[in-house]
Amino acid sequence: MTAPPHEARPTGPARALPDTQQGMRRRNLARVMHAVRAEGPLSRAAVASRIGLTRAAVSTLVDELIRTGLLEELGPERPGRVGRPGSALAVSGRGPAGIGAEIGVDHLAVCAVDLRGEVRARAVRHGTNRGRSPEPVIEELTRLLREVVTEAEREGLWPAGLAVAVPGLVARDAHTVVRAPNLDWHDVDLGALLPGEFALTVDNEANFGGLAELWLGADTPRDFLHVSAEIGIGAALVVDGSLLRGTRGFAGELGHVPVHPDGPECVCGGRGCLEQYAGEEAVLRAAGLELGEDRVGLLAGRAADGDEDVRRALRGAGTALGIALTGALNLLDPEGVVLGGALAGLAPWLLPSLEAELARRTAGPPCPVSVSRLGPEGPLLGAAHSVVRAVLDDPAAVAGRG
Amino acid sequence: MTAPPHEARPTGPARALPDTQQGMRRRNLARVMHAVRAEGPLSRAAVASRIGLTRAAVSTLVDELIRTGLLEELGPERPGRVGRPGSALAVSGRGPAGIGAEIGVDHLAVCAVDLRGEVRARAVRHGTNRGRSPEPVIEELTRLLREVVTEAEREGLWPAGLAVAVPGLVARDAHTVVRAPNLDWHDVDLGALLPGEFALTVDNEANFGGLAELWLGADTPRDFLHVSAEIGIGAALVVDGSLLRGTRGFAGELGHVPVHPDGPECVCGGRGCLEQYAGEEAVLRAAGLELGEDRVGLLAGRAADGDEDVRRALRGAGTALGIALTGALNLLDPEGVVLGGALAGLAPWLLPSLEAELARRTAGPPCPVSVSRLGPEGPLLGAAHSVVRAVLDDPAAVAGRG
DNA sequence: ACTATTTCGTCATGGCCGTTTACAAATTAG
DNA sequence: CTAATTTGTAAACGGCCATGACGAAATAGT
Repeated sequence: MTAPPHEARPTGPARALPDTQQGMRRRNLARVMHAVRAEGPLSRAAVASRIGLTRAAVSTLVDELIRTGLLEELGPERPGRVGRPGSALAVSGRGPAGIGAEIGVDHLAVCAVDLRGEVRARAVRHGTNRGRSPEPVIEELTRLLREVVTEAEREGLWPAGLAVAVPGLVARDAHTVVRAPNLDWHDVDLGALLPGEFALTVDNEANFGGLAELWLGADTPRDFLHVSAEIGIGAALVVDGSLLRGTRGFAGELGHVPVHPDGPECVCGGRGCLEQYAGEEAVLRAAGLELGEDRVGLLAGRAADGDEDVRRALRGAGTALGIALTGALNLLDPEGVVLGGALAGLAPWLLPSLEAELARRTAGPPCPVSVSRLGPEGPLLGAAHSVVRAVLDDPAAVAGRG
Repeated sequence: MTAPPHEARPTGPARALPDTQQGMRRRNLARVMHAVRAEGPLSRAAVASRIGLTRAAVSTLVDELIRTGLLEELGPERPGRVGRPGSALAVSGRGPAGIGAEIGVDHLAVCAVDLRGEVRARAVRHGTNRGRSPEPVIEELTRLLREVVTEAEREGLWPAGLAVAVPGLVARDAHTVVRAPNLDWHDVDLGALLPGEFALTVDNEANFGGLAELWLGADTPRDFLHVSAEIGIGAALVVDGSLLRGTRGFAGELGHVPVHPDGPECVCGGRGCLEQYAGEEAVLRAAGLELGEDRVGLLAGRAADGDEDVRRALRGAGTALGIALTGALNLLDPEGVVLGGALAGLAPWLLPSLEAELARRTAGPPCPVSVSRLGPEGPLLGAAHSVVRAVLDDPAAVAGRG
């Protein structure tokens, strides 16, 4: 009943479980976990009314979840209301943890998140990875990983899986980095390089950022576009609460949507792609700056200081983003757009021209554009939480491991 | 247990059913129906091995389906192999039927499809509906509807629901035509105008066309874009075997993806939308022709005759389509693109420039573009089949009606 | 203070549903 | 003509949730 070392990507609460009585039980265990996680400490009776089962049924489900260490009994609730007080249940702060990792262009990071959603351990290393070959980078990441895991284990947690965010395209097998231009990696199978003891999931940083927004954002809708950028511009397409990945796993390549079809050539083979107008390199060039270390910080700083060249460059990028997003919105009709990653930090100077462009091209009220409050933390948190979600979505799969 | 008069749109076999033992049974009934429908006459034992249940369980499921008239026992199979021959089961050719209807710009059509997928009755009326007000059109449609239903009833069928394809945007309530520019309809609630005795679903003709392609196409993948055009250009986005509809139900508006952001103004408020280059009106204008009755036929005829103006106009439309599709493909990463509706008839003159444009803008192998073999029949068939699918997806919901 | 009322958690019982096991029926292989 | 194989059904079984009853623990009312 333990997960295979390389399990399929979780796709959300409605994840396919066999249509047998055991499957039904497993889905009901998941519903209990989700109810307790989402609505704080809850009594068995409260859970029962939330998920539509009887108190008796919930009792046995909860027993099982407590036995396997996924739920904790906090003890009697403060009365306040008439009747016997319930016994508060909470998601366990010990037990399985989701390990998230991020391979950024300028840093490596690992963190451990418990079932409650709290970050319990983390490790970061700054320094560029541009052009480094995969092996030493993964070796370094593995060291951080070991640190975080031992730290987590000291706190009574055990790793339920590892999810890695990378700045590039990932095949649908969820192990192989097909292309990461900023690292200059091609067809790197992380499953072969990382320690085999963890159930591994690899995905695009934009995707994990979008999931973080979905799960952690204040009032993020279930249908939105999460746009993020390092050098490339990627979008996570969240449709009805789950990611749209495409047949090959390459969906969301907003950066290569044609904006001016006769514009400059792009590495992708096309012409006038969004990346040629709103990519980091293009913006830096338009602003008359050089490629350096902390490029986003540099742009934000200059813009804040009133540098008109930088502001003009960012306005131009916003306009181009607006054109590309108009196309995306017409195709997908989402409830909103969220700017994340590097774009979040530059939002003050991008948003006005972006929103103007959207308004200009839309009849009726334009699609609301908001800024992620997770900022650069998004992908890492999304990765760790994706493991946590997988546990919540099928608690029975991890039972008997801790 | 009968469906409410205005039921929610079916979303596919995995449609939400309560997670109780009854729900499990209902899902298993559906799995039996789908297995028998998809793989021709099948014995109980064959069904059992296909869907992973035991012969005993399948026996009771089949009994129930035969009692309610959804399955038929054809009698003993030709032996050929060792062992007792099974008793062949087939989907019933009597019982529930899906009624599909289409409100086209130039015609009205209604048909009845049985559970086997065969068209058992149909009625068509030619003549433009452009600018006619909804009431008389619906009145006329209702007459066709009554004809088809009585014809179907003569053959032992009863209508399980009505699905209507319209050339415009439909709200997510699946009753209201928000905007149909070619008819000049706005906010028309078909639920109020059509007879209330049928469970009603209304959707965009592009969407139904895409579903028809998914269900009836020879080897159509589960992930594709189905592009169709009358005057507007719409796309059905089929993702993992189900339609992407968007929050408001407006997804797939390919016609308003910006192609040349500084191009001519469009009714949508934008500039340089695809419709300005590949819409019927734009193509006719580019070819130096007038708007008449059978516009597609006219274009196809002239192009076939070698009219260079028309051919040039169509090449231009193909190029514009290629630019807009490049954006869509980068966002959605589908397995293929299918040209349907009016575009299917013009494909010979659109495809070369369209594919050239895709190839020019894509690194690696370009996304395969194919032409629907359903042609103008697609939306009508898709509508009728959507009702049939709803029955197959939850056979218990219709039990006890016929 | 004491009782009635309300709510919680649990237990025994029952019904639903697929599985297991066994068996008769119908065919082929030898 | 017998052995082997496969099909369909029936009976017993086990898992799972619902029902109904009960004790426990709180409040509300007198």
